[in-house]
Amino acid sequence: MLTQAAEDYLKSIYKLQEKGGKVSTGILAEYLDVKPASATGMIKKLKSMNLVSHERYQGVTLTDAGKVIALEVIRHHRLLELYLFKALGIPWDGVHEEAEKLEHVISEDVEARMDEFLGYPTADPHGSPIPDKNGVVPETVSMPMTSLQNGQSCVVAEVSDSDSALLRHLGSFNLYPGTAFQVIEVAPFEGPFTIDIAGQQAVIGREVAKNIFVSNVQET
Amino acid sequence: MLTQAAEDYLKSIYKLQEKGGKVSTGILAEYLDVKPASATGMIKKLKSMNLVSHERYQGVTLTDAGKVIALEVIRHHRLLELYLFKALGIPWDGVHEEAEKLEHVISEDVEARMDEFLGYPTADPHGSPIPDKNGVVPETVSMPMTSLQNGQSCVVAEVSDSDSALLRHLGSFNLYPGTAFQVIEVAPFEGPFTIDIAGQQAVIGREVAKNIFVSNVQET
DNA sequence: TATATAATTTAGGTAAGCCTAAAATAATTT
DNA sequence: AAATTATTTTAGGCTTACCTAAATTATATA
Repeated sequence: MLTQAAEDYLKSIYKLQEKGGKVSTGILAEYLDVKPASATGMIKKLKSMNLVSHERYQGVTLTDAGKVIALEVIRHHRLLELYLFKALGIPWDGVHEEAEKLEHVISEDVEARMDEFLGYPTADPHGSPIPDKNGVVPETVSMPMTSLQNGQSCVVAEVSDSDSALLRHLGSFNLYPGTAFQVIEVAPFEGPFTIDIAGQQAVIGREVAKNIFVSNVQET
Repeated sequence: MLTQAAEDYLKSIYKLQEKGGKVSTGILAEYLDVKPASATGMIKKLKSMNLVSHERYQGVTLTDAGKVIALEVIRHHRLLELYLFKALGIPWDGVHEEAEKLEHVISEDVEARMDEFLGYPTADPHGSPIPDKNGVVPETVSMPMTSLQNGQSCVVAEVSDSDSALLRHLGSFNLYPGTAFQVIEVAPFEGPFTIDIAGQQAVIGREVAKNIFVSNVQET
């Protein structure tokens, strides 16, 4: 059994690996809000357990074994988020923080029962894919909202989950995954987006739009 | 915020205080499955935080502040047990272990929502009282099953929750809190109890009966 | 009362997981 | 190529919470 800190490192390495390519000690440390020296220490420990590969100054990579564990932790986290949201009615801007603590302590049995209760879901309340029991991540196709053009319509696929103030802001416009909207106007020079959500107009700034990913893009 | 270990010590001191009177270092250590020297260390730490009173060789006592925290932890634990049992269908012999880990990480918000979902319950699946938000413990009146006489009928009020094999055994007879039964015969010389549960006969050994507490005792 | 036994405490040690400060290495600029 | 800057690693420390072994203190027995 791994420690909580070790699980968090593996999860973070996985996520950083997904986005950019090379996961450096410094980037990992910043992401986890610890000092680079602490990250070095944990990387050495994880390497000794064959969960990561690492050459000094060359960044870390998950081994197959490490990836399995990272995906388990991510599955715990996302299933918990959805469960807290649907079964207990926790607002979507609060579930991340709760799940962060719970993901390390729930048993496989509890997880399986939540999974069943939820009907074997494939995405959490923010639209992030939930890996299945075997570590298979559902394919998702989405593009950043910032690449939309005037007149296009689409559906919210996923939003970034870590900033709860942002989530509350999006919630105030009903911008949840699954919500459809149409671009009325994209202001020039990297300006804000004016959109129509079920007949309601809203202005969404660039910085906010960067955190929104959409699918089903269509000309209208 | 207290550490998990500190919370466990406070909870254990409370429970031991309830049963017998004086809680010695040794008894506490045995209950928590640590060495007496370790218990001494934690007691010193808790004393420095004014959560317990302690004079060497005289045993520990919770202060008012310590009692508040102990009751909060116990409330978390018992609400979780009932929630896992009712909402997720975890068998009653499994909920204790799960709750033991979860009790230290759930937020007040999650607790409040579970409480609401459950309709503000007053007892966990083993019949133990659930303290309310203000730390008030519901009064319970029960007596050990071992004090029952031939022909008396009663209702199961509470069973000891820590031995899951015992719980499975009791479950096989339907001996849950709320279940009524009648004593057919008490074998002499500290012998077993033959009882009738909804028309079914069962033989319950002394050692098992010591873990069962009953109420509503009536002659028939 | 003296002695044996049991309970408790002190002293010193371990493993995680973080920290800071300094040294080593790599990358970038002049 | 040399010097500056940035990144990474080493070295040494701290806290929590456990441990063992030895010393203390209390209790029970002869």
